[in-house]
Amino acid sequence: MSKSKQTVEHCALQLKALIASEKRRVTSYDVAQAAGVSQSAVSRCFKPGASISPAMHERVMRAASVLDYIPNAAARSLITRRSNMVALIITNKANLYYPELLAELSKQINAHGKHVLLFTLAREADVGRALADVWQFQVDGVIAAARLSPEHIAECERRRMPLVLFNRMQRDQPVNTVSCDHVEAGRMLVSRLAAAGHRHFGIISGREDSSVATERRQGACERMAELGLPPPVIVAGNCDYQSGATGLQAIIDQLGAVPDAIICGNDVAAIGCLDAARHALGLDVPGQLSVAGFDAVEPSNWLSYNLTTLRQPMQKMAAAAAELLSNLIDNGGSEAERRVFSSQFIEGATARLTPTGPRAAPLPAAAVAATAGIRQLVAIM
Amino acid sequence: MSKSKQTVEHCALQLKALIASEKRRVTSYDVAQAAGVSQSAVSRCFKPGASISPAMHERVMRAASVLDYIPNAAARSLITRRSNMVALIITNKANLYYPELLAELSKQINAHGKHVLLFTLAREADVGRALADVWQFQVDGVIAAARLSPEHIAECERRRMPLVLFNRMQRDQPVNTVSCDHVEAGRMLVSRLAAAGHRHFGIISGREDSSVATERRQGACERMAELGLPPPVIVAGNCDYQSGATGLQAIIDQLGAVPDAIICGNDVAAIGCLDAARHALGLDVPGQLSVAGFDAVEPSNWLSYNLTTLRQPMQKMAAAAAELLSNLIDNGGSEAERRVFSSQFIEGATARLTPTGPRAAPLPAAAVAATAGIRQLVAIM
DNA sequence: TTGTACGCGTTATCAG
DNA sequence: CTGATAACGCGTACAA
Repeated sequence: MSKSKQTVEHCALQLKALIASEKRRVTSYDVAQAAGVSQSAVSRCFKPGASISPAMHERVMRAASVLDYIPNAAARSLITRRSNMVALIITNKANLYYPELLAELSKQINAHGKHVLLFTLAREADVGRALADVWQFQVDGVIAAARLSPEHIAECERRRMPLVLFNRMQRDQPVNTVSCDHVEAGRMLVSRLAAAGHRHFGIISGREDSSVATERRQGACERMAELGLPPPVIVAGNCDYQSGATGLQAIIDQLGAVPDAIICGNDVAAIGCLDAARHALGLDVPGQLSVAGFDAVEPSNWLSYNLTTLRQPMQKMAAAAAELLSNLIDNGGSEAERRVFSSQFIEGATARLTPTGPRAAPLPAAAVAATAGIRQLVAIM
Repeated sequence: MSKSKQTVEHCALQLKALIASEKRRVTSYDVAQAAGVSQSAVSRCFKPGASISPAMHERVMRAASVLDYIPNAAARSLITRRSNMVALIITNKANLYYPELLAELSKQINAHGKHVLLFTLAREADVGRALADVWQFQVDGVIAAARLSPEHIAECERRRMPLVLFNRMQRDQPVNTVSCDHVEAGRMLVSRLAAAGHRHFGIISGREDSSVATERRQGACERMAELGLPPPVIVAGNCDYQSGATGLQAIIDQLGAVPDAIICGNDVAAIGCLDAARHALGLDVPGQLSVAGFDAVEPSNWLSYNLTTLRQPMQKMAAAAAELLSNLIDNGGSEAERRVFSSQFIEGATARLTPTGPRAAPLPAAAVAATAGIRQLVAIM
């Protein structure tokens, strides 16, 4: 027994020198030879849950340890048809504003035993090239936080590539999706602001091709119409800091006055708007003007801003995306599933949220209840 | 000729149905069969720069197109020993420039024809597990923006895995590195502040295990000593917003007075410090207190802050890292290379930068020269 | 439980 | 320029 141990170690060391001189990689066959067993036995030792005797396991592991053997994932994936890699396609436009998003998605995907192959797109147009690479790499699935065309989605289906869209609704096609309800978020915000007596709104939206910003604007406009408010002044923007400043000026120019409230496509634009209002125009926020955004990015919580905004439950969304994709990979997808999450209203201090003056109607009891909870998760459908 | 074309397409379609029914993948062999050529010919058609007749190329490509053939990267990497993947190990410090860094690195790595396999670490301790995964995936190289232990670095060397450290100096070991000179940055900042007459400094540093914050502090302290200034009050922090606020209070408590200037480990802490100074303590910045940070993250440039800070040339650093690693992969590394970049001083408006009062000494000519160059590359060792 | 033999899909080598 | 054949390193029926 002790002699056998020495033999294994001895053989392994000898073999290791040979391999080094040949500049080869260490293979399972080498380990098998050093341990004096078959290659398939080695393979089984590295497969969790395989039937192996303890003696064999130890013998093999000793040899493997001496030889610094690590299984080759490429060879494995060739035969198992599983790469244990998930492609994450993400536009570095607005998405990368959330440091959390990437970290959280990566963490959750790892938790399912998979690894992230990252595709960051400078422009939305690059998605085609990214997908071409995706096919080569034999990833097990794709999470897309970027705008995929219907053709791209169809291609995923055709290639039987599990796909989960993140925060992008594709309403015409049945496709697995994890998303925040941005329409609802826009509606919630308007409801709260209208309840406090705001009537004249300005909206600094994102570009037309940004589905998130578009949905937020759409929800806001819907709700305004329902409440019988005058149509808002809408200006286009980029969802960046500068857009907030220029958008504010554009709205004031167009309206010929300062509106009651400005809703921005995201927090960064809202902060730009806020800074311009206070520092460039000398407006009192929220005294003369209310400003609100979306996302609850970290700076929105800083003392200088304390922004009124809506937070997406990013962790839950990331977990849902990873779990959905993992399911899809393991069990195949029967029908498209949509997991929609609600935003959480953050009161902040840049919007007046209680009615003032004689004209404002009293807040109905239901609305009071709805606005009472701070950081309250409204609903998960 | 026309008949041959039809034959290719016809065969391909027929074969495609067969493959679909067998639920196999489309292989180069299938394409070869459809096109009526050898499998090696197909392989060559997908290898850039291989010698192929135009007729053959077109014939193969037509068949490939009908069959939706895409080469399998796993099989390729098995034989070429190139996966075209680079592992990117990065600690999730929730730093605001993390998304920018990631996007830029990813972009530059893509520019070299490689793809990013992402490993985000929640804790520095997870680096061991991440590396274990790295070995399996047969990546061509590793970029580490995380703290690797000397043992980890040694393991990379042992396995002949090209490694580039990003923004982490490992002074004892010869290891390829791309970094900003944080010591120099700390020195530059103190030089500028001292030249404007600041004498009593507070430093809100990062945790001891953060090499970047440590080097910045070290550089700052060095320069203070050289200039004969009183030793600064140093408090530990986390490099987050909260640290800036608590750090400021701690410094004031310890000093029994407000110092002339506070240097923070990074911009986020500096912004926290700034907000606390202005909003909680009612201090005039830079009138009563100067505050400065590092990194020039986007919010540092916002109107509410306009922070005095130092910018790392992130794009150049990312490009250098990708190029260095790419070289290492292609040509092997002879000796460890270090590319060190200088920070760029951003004046901002949170630090008084001109001398006031009679006591301030005039700025020596040498100091003026040293701070004049913008984005200057100091040295490549 | 263990060993044998084969195949995963590609690139590289070498002869024609 | 083209085709046959041998690797690459592993997982897995199948037989023992």
